[in-house]
Amino acid sequence: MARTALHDNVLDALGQRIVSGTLAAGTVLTLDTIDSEYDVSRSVSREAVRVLASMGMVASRQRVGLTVQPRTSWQVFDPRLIRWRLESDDRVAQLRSLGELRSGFEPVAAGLAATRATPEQCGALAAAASDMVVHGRSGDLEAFLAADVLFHQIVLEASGNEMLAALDGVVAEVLTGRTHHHLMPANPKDEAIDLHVEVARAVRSGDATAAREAMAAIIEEATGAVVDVDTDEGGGPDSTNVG
Amino acid sequence: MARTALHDNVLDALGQRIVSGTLAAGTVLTLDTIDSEYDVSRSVSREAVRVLASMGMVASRQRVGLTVQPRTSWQVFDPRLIRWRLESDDRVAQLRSLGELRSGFEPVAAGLAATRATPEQCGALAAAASDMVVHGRSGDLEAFLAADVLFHQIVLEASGNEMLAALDGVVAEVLTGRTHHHLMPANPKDEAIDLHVEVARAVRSGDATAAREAMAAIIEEATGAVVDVDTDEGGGPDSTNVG
DNA sequence: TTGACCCAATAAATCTGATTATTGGAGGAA
DNA sequence: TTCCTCCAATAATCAGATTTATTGGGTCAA
Repeated sequence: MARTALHDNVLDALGQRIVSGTLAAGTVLTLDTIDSEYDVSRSVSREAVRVLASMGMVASRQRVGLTVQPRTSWQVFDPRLIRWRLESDDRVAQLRSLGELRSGFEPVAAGLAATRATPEQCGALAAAASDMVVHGRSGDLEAFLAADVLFHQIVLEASGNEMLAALDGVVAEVLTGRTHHHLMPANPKDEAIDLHVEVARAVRSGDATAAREAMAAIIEEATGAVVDVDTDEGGGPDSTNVG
Repeated sequence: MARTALHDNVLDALGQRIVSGTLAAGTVLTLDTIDSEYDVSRSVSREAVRVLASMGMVASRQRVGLTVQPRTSWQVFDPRLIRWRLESDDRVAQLRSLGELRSGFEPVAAGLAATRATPEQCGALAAAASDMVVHGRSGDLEAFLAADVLFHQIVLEASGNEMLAALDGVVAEVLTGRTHHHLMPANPKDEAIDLHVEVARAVRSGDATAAREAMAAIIEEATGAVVDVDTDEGGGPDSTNVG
């Protein structure tokens, strides 16, 4: 494993160090430093640095070296960067940002899906919602999560907008991140599940307004739940909100 | 200029060829081909390819070469990719996608800004809205566009969400792209300008709901305008919608 | 003293050539 | 046919040299 993707290892290591703040903005590195620190050749360090530069995380200048850039210049939609932030202390802030973002685009996606979804997508959506009902009752959290993720991915895909569809990974990260970091508790709320069923129904019947509003209600409820447990990462109430 | 950023030239050239469809999905390249075609060394082609790979546009495999990837695997939020698409025949589709996206996140940003904007940001927002009124009357389209772009950037910045703030470039591209490609006509509508003033007022007074609704109205009107002129890129009606 | 100009050190940028590892496919054996 | 082995193509990596741009400091003249 260490043999393959040599430059990817270096990229990951540097990215995580920058995100975590170990390498603060303004810190200056040199290629030589990276070469010797990770024991790789110039090609490898250069390619890793080139990708970091394309993400706005470092800037390279001759005679100076590689300067770590401030957060404002980062490409925060890069999935790699999102993953690094979710793995770091920055996790809660990242989840909050993503949650606010979701409250914007997911209702829009649901509305568009009501107009554009194919019959197959409508069927898949109903199936996913049904799975959520089943696993919500049985208490199988992992299966519930899987159905939840699938549900939202189908909606995004059915929106017919490739940029919305591209956000599926983001949504999946948020949902799994919340569950696995215990930012939401054990028993999915019936109301939240019902809202998913309602979205599926509205999309099938082509009711864009209803789809949009139901999806907005889903996100709003889930967002509220995160705020509630914001300062209490470990524990959690005995009922939960599902996104 | 051609001397600096050698690898960036290659990156741009390859990216544009892939976006335009000249290099269709499934096409296989080799590093040797790139080396000789652009007359650069291995290091340069490798670094360009590495960035393209990080954008999901090509995948490299030993013994095979570089395979151009289908659109579904592209990182469509990468600003570079957005620029390439706006420069290509794909422009109208890209603008439509971005428009739908805006209708999701901009109202949310306005609502958050109403809660979080600093007094300075409120002042800057009022100033930008005022500029829009002035230049809308005087008919100075470029100055109007600049004020419009600035207005939306302030709102995104004031949202206090770094992912929303990062979308400022996207919004700027949409607004300037629409204007410069004559997807919207000469005289800004008074109603649209009034809505901007209303957003500024709502943000200053902390009225999140009003800010959100006014911003949603702005986007909705602008989106409708694009649909109207969708098949008539060159001409245009004699009144316009402003985003 | 002050300002403009020049120089040398530094580190990225680029080039060159070689070695290594992977893998798709060809060819032979069971 | 089916499976195994070998080969050649190509990315991946390494090592070192050369080129170029930047910049801090020194020199010299006003």
